[in-house]
Amino acid sequence: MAKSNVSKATLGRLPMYLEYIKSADIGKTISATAIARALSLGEVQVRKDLNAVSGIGKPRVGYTTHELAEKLESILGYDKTTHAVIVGAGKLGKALMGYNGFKTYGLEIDCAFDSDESVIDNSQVFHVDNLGKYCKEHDIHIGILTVPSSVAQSVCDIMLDAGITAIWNFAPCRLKVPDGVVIQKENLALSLAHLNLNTK
Amino acid sequence: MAKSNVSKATLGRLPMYLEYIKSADIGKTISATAIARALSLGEVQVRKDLNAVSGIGKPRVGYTTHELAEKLESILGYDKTTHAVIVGAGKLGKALMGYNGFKTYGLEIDCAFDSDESVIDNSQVFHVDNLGKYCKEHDIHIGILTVPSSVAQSVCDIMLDAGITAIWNFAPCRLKVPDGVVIQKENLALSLAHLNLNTK
DNA sequence: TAGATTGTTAATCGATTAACAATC
DNA sequence: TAGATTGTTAATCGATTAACAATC
Repeated sequence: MAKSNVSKATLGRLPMYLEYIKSADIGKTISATAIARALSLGEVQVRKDLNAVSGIGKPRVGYTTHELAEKLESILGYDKTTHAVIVGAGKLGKALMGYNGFKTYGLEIDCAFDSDESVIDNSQVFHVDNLGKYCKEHDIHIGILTVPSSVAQSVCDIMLDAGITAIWNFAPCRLKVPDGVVIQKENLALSLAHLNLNTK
Repeated sequence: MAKSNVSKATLGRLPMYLEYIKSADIGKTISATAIARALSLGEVQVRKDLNAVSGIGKPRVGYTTHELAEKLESILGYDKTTHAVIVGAGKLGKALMGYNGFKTYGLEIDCAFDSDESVIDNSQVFHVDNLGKYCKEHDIHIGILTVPSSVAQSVCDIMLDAGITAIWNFAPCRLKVPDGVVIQKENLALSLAHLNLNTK
């Protein structure tokens, strides 16, 4: 990864830049100054960020829009598709499956798995017993965990067995996993609480 | 708000501390050292954080667990209930309505509003025409926007008219709002992309 | 008292911002 | 050439970490 000389803070801003330069139909070139203005950021910061990841800026001109977009997509890994599966086909799991905003980020959710026969349709939702086989056949390492907290750990263990090494956990609980497995906890309630706090 | 002397970084860690001291049934007192160990954080950091918000630590003893919990809840505003409404009763909106993890954070989602007659049941989902009346009667200022991007801005405008001053926006688009209105964008795809990047 | 734990002051680190030289 | 924009070097700021004094 070219991550080496790119700071965490910078990496976090790249998606914003990419979104902006892809959104408005900007001209052939775009300057850091213009991006900064549009996103209400410091122009030096934008310039430094773009320089750290690309080094393709030209004085007096700026950046070739499509070239910069490609560069950002490549660094962020949006140019290659990563497949993921959902475990837990409840309301949230289904909502995520129906969401089609993932492909912009090079992500694709293949299907979901559950143990409840009533939600299994064998086209999009399969029995969790088939999880290991599916992940191995399709070389899948990312799993989205949308089951109740009460069963989260045991389902997590099943996912680990299936070869999942990165879990996006929506259950409000801490998961025990071996070293090398990445857990990213998604706490929607906390996000709303954060908004609430910001209004005070 | 006692926010004054509490840094942003500290504020962001408080929920973790609170969750931990409420989770395990810890004894009557708890030390910053123990919290740091449990959460894999620096012990000085935890001590400094707790000191910034409470000043109730006792050398050799630590913190009275329930006292610390109360303090954290009060600073984070979890001790008072804030009501919110959802606009857009699609899959995601319904999933959020059914999620019962909000109350831990002093949040309650009252009901949802939509313009699609087929999802209106007049008990949990009402017609969006009633949004303004409901928000005024119940003094609601937080709205959760779960509609498609194509109509997000126009629905946002309706919410502003209804007296909403803070919007949790799930639509992948930028909203134009007057000064004083807080927008918090929730980009689930970006979160998954972030996890994906972290595994590389 | 001795020891564990707190709170504070100083040092370090990382990120942002400011100043400026380089260049198309 | 002049001017806009880049990239770089130095200064500032905020947060983390280290060292240590205070205290139950």
